[in-house]
Amino acid sequence: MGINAVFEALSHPVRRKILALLKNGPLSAGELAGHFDLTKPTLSVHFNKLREAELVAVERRGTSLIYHLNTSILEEALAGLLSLKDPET
Amino acid sequence: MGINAVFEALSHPVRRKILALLKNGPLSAGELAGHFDLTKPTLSVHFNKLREAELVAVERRGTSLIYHLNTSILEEALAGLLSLKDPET
DNA sequence: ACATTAATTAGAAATTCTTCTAATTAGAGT
DNA sequence: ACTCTAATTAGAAGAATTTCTAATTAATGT
Repeated sequence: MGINAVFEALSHPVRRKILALLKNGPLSAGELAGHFDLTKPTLSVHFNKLREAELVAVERRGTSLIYHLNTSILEEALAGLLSLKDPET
Repeated sequence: MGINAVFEALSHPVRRKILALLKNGPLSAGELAGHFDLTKPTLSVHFNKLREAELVAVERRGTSLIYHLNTSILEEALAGLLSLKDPET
């Protein structure tokens, strides 16, 4: 896990778009899938990578799985990028 | 290329370490390679990905190739990450 | 022209990623 | 128990990534 999984998760455009969709509030797997021309199983794989990186958290509500953005991990990535720029850190 | 190539380039720990080494100033391919337990051809592949993403620029000095960090592209990545967090942007 | 140094490109092997279809799990309602 | 909806896991195909060794390019100096 750790920062490697985070940057790996951020490397795919579909996964970055998932995060962008979640920044306005939680969404179910099905709602998220509706924004892509990909099958649900394919999206599930992307959800898994985001979950392993802890960029998202999941909560079940009835038959739906609701995905939430984890902003604290996003901030870790931000800090990691900043540290590549500043000679101080 | 664009932002996809940038995030793809940032996804590998070796490439992030290369950028971290360059933040203190330009280094030659050989000097960079000295920091890794990898062959020079392997490092060349990583340099190419960073160059394609324009995260680094190259300049030849004699028989050496000097790599420079391109901070403006790093800022693009920063902005891209920030936009995943803020509901405004 | 030749040799040396620095670094690359070429080609191949092993692994990982992305995507699909088919099958399975999980919960809600009748 | 059965059915329906929501979403997952399993398995496989094709593409891309990472790494190596061997060969090549490029510039410098004798």
